[in-house]
Amino acid sequence: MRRRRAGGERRGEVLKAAIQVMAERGYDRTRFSDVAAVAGVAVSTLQFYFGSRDDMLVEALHESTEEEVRAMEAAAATGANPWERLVRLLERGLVTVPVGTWRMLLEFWYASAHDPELREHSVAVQHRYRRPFIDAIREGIDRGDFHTDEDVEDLVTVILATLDGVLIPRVCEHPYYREDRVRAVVIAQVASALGVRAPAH
Amino acid sequence: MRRRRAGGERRGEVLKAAIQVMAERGYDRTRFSDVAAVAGVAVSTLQFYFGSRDDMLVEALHESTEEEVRAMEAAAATGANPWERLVRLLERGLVTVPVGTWRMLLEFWYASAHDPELREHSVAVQHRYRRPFIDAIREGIDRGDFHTDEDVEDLVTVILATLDGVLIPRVCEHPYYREDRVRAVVIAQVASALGVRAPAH
Amino acid sequence: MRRRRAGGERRGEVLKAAIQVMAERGYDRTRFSDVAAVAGVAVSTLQFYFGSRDDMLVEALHESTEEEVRAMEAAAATGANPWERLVRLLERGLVTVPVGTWRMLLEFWYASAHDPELREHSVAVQHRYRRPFIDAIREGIDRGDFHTDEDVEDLVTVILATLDGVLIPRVCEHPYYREDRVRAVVIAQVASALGVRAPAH
Amino acid sequence: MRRRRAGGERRGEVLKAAIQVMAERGYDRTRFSDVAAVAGVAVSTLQFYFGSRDDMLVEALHESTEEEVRAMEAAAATGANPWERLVRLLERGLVTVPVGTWRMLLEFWYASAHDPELREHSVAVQHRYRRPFIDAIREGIDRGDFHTDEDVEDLVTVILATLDGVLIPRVCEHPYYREDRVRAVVIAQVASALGVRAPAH
DNA sequence: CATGAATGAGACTTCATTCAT
DNA sequence: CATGAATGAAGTCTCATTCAT
Repeated sequence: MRRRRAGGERRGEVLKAAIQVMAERGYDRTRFSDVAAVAGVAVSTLQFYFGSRDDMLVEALHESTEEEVRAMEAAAATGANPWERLVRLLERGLVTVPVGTWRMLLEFWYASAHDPELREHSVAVQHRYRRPFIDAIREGIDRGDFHTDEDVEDLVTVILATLDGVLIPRVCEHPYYREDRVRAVVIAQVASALGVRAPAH
Repeated sequence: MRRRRAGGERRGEVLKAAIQVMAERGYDRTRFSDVAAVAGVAVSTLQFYFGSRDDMLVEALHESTEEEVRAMEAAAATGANPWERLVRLLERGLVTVPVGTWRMLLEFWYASAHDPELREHSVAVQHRYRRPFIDAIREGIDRGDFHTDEDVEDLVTVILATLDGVLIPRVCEHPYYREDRVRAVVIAQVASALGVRAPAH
Repeated sequence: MRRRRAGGERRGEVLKAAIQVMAERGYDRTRFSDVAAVAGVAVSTLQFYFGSRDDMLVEALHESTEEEVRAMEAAAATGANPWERLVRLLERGLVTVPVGTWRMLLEFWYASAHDPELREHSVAVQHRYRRPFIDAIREGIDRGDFHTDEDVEDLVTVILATLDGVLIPRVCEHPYYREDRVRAVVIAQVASALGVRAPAH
Repeated sequence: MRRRRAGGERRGEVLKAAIQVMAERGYDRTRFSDVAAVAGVAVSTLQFYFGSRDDMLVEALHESTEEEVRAMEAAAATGANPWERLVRLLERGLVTVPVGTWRMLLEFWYASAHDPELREHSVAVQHRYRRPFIDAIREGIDRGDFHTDEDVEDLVTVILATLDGVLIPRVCEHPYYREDRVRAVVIAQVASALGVRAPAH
């Protein structure tokens, strides 16, 4: 069982530090002492806050994915129409800025691949992550903006696979990766799949 | 510096064991003792074969990616025309069977994200991996089979991102993932992007 | 130096909790957190009450042995004549009911074997513990009820050794231990040693 | 599960060192570093030999009780007749010399009182420990040397309780304890219980 | 060629303790 | 009076590595 919520106000900042270290060093290489050094607290304080190293890492993963999911949901809220919202989602999914976030996703998958509990969490996260995409597309179809023969679920699976897969060349800094061009190609592809003309972007 | 090729014939089998263990336990969690147990040799024998733990892991990664790249090159050789070759490549990239392979790719990226030397290797691997796709598309364009306004490199980047991204739901066994449907969608998308009609598949 | 008597009325209950935990977990395995959990107070409250962990344990030991000694003295007060008093003492020493008490005695000896201060206390306790036995036997001899060639002190040493030794099979729940039979044998043996006929029991 | 028998020839000596330290410091206070210092090996060597601290302690307990049981069995073999054998057993049980042994018994009971696995072992040990006593008494009865109304099992339970109980004043160095006198009283008591005249000792 | 013995470095973890409130 | 936050000391444990055979 996981101990939660011990400790005072600094706990939140310390968790941020854990996320930062994990993005830099990797899940399995994140030691208490690393996080302690960055957060400026004693190692035993981490133990006091999180219980065990594993619990700290898992909570950092939860926190970090939670943030990303919320960012997606926020992105979806800004578009004026389904297509615009979809474009916002794609852009958010492809944007390069918060590099820590991308790295955390890779850590998340790596860890989920070897930990049953995290795997379950990853299923839940993915469901929430898919939601705004599915909703936007469904609404577009209902309004007659989009047309497709494919099942919406499968379409979203492929779209998200592309967004996820793009993470690899970015994290590994592959030289062939050109952000602007890739974004254009992806949006064009989605537009084509949904029968949307002249994607203004 | 990395020691190579010490040891006799069992070395190959032992390397396979290392790959197997890494696919199951993950890169950073693969210990000498795990591999020794699976391979049926002493820990010190592993050291004798590979030098250090890191060297063993890196060689396992090399071996495993090399296999995958060769499989791709082989897949490309079987098609009668560019489109068929491309479909073979896509199918090979999406096929689910050698589950260890997929897991190893994730390990490869995870490790590459945190190790400069591996990162460089990942660049080289990715180049070879892209080659057959690029060649097939270029030839199709030359023959007039394919038509596209996009840059071929960027197109391939997106295609491979999709193939890579599909790995996540598979490794994490996400329930929404339906292999057959996803394959159809991906192939349709590529067909559409290249202006290919009636994708026979 | 040992701090005493800090804290309010709950202190007594908390000390009982410490005794209970020690009987269950053992002297060296009794942690502040265990006692805190059972007593329903914070760890720091224990420290406030008792000072240090060692002080808490020693006080629990004192309290617990004090209880036992008083029970013996009370048992001695109930008999009508020396033999009856002796039997009461033996029965009290062999009775099985307050299981926590027996376990505490073992903890007491274990701790005394490794702590000089406790060892001294154990000498004092043992003297008080022996007293009622010696008194009863001496009185019996004076009255002509008992006859023995042995030194009374040595006799009591052996009697108490038997009572103490019986604790082992009880604490360890050895299956061959039969309370009723053992009591009869012990009483018969003492009767025989003192030349008492027909032990009414 | 317990790892057994790793390590080379020094293992036996190291185990002796563990027993020695445990007799001095007590079960729960015996640290790896203590044993390592006495045995002149590295702490990690202990881990290599025994697996874990707990396993080391348990094995030391087993070894030590095994020795004691064997000593008893050997003592029983030396007597010319049942009474002599019985006296040898009692003397061996009361002798003060190998002080480490006595202390180990206390540690054994302390540990058994809190560990189910050890408790079971203690039952088995006790059975073997009782055997020579029971055999000697039974044979004496068969030969007509001994006469008693008590059940032999119960008699032995009480005799062994006395031997065990005598351990307390010795370990705690209680000043009233006089070895010679106690031995005489115990032997006289057993002689009396078995109807043996003029105990030659 | 391959192994078992032995070890040191470094991590996690436990736990009593200090301190401010 | 009592507590929660934070910490340091010290222990166990893991694991790669060295070495002799």
